[in-house]
Amino acid sequence: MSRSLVLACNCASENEPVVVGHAVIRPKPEYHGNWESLLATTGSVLHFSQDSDIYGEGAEADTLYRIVSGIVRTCSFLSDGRRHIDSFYDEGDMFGFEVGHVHRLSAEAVSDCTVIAYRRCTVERLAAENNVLARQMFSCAMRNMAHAQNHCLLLARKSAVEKVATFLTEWADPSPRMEMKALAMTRQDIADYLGLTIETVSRTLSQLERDAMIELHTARHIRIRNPVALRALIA
Amino acid sequence: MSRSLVLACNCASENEPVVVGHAVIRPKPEYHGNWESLLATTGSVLHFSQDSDIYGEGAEADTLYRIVSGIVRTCSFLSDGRRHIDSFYDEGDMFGFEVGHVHRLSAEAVSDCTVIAYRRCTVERLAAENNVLARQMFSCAMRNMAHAQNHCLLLARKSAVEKVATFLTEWADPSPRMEMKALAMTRQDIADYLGLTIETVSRTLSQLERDAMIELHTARHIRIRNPVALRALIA
DNA sequence: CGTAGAGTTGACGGGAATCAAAAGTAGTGG
DNA sequence: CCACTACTTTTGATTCCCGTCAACTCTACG
Repeated sequence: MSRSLVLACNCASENEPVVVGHAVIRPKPEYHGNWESLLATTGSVLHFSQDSDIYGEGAEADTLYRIVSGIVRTCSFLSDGRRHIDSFYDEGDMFGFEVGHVHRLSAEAVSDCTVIAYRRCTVERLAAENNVLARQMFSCAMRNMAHAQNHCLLLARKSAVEKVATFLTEWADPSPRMEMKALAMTRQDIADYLGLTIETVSRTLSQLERDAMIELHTARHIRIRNPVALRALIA
Repeated sequence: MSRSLVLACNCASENEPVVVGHAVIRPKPEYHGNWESLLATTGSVLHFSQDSDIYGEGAEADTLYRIVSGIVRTCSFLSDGRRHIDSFYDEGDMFGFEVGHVHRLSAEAVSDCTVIAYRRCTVERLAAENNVLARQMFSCAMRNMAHAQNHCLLLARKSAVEKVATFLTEWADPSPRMEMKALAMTRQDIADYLGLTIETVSRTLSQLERDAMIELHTARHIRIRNPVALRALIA
């Protein structure tokens, strides 16, 4: 099923999304209070296949996105190609905010994705007239900022174990049991997110398994055996 | 002169700012176009002496600040005391934005500072009525976000030399000659900002001097001798 | 079964941290 | 003016965490 989507995407043209239709879907219940319903009446539903570009660095920032399903990563690069993943975005998350008129980060589909694309000028116009929406956009941008700041602390001052433990905690569900859904991202993605190498990520996960903190059922399916001890590691 | 201010501050009470008066000053010419003049008619002028707290982590986020003079740092800490400096703010910069109702970072005066404090609720009320101001606040928050994202890339993927070169470039004036005003921050501040140790910062600066990139006139007064080569280092 | 990509593991080396001490700088008091 | 103290900065010696290089395993897929 997801495969047919991939093919559909690749047929259309290299890595171009398939526009499925004008969005008429309402926000899902859990976001009902969070997003002005007027946003639910605008926007286009798009599909992106795994690893395809949603937008590139330097592209015109005329669109905002909200994820319906799938995972998205935003990346930046140094001149010699070193990559850094700024953030992963999950179902319900909004991304694509920019100060100026171009994207400073690129965005890519980690898994097959369905997103709703809103025209930036439309959103800005609506926000100018509607205070509730304006505040929602503002606090959404602020949450992105808060995340970036937290992540700076991690990158600057945490050890490899602390980084990996933090990552696992971020992606486990928030309940005390910390059940984990299957990871969408590769070891390379995790490494580029945490400022490590794949080898170090892999070694650290193995170490955590040996210490009975986690269980590596498969590479992408991790179970947290000792949530308390894991949380104690994040510093 | 600044010394009398320090004393004044310490007299008032431990590290408490001195309220000099209700702000009636207009924004300086260079910010005239950037900040709605209605903000110029509100806010209180405060002084903070070097190394005093402006607000602490967890404090109620009911105030926004704009710097009139001096340098401010925002910090976060790990449980064992490891410090990270999220950002330095210079004359004209605005800081204190938060998603929720508490400050997630603490703010401290790097040098003796004069700031204008705006009540958050006042600014929010004004922004709700005035679209220009609302957009200015939004883009200010977005610039903070962009800075944090840039900084993540630096922390995650740059070497010590690249980090220091980036820092110097950030703080040199933007003209090609890259004249540097005296640094307000200590080596410890620089280290905590770049995710390094003081020793590494010091060694790297010495190395850059040996390579004729910079001149360490005194520890706090650095002259950039070869702006082109220095820029080439930032990756 | 065979190939390709993802992930793991091991051996080794290097860059930055740590530990330690000297040198430079500023403030204070005689 | 200069000694005395406290602090910041620099420099050196050593350690160690993580990166690099390389080989091997595992899984997916045709």
